[in-house]
Amino acid sequence: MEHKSGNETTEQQLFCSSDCEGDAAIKTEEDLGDEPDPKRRLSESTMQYSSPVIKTFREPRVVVQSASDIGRVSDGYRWRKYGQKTVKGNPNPRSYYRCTYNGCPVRKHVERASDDEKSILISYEGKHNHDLPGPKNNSDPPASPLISSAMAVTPGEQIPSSQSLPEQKPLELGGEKAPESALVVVSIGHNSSTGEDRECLNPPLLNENSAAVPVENA
DNA sequence: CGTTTTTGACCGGCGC
DNA sequence: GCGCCGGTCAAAAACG
Repeated sequence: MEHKSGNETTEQQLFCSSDCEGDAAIKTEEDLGDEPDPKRRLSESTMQYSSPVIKTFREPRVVVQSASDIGRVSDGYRWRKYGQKTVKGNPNPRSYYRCTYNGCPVRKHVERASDDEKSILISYEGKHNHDLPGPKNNSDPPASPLISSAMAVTPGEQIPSSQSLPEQKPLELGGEKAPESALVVVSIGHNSSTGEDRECLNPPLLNENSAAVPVENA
């Protein structure tokens, strides 16, 4: 991206989330004893537990570049913002979202394109192990198909089927040549002048308006 | 009351 | 070895 290859960095944490399920493992800290300073994090009891062996493979990452508003690009899932940080290269801060669904390790990074303020760059990590939280979540089926399509075109050989294997982890221990991360970039170049968010309702996303660019972790 | 958002601090990795 | 950067967590506050 705009900086060094931070793939490895994120990759470890991603596994941790999938493996530790997050909250469950973090509780370890409390168990250790009375901590007068809860603000301090115990890396050893939290992240370190991730995967001692697996660290080469990674789930496919989907980068969706849209010209719509951040709020409009919701894929139909419920996201909870867990952080915001200003990254170099972009005057705009980057927002970090996480799927609030039970056991869903999917994360989403949303940032405005430094080049086009009207365009936003959304990075999806992981796949949803559940269906869209239909009921009250939303009344309009937004860009759900968009993400699905993006994932579908992922050239990644082993893409864990979320619907069949939720906890499935494609460990390629011996496969050093395995595609660490299949990155798909979906650029939605729709006319901002129209002010329409049609791309969300368009089933055939990967056609003219959207371009899927499989990028192997360089 | 429950859930989500916001801000600050800390951690881990990488580069120099 | 030190510094920088990105990323995540955690607590409190705000809103529905």
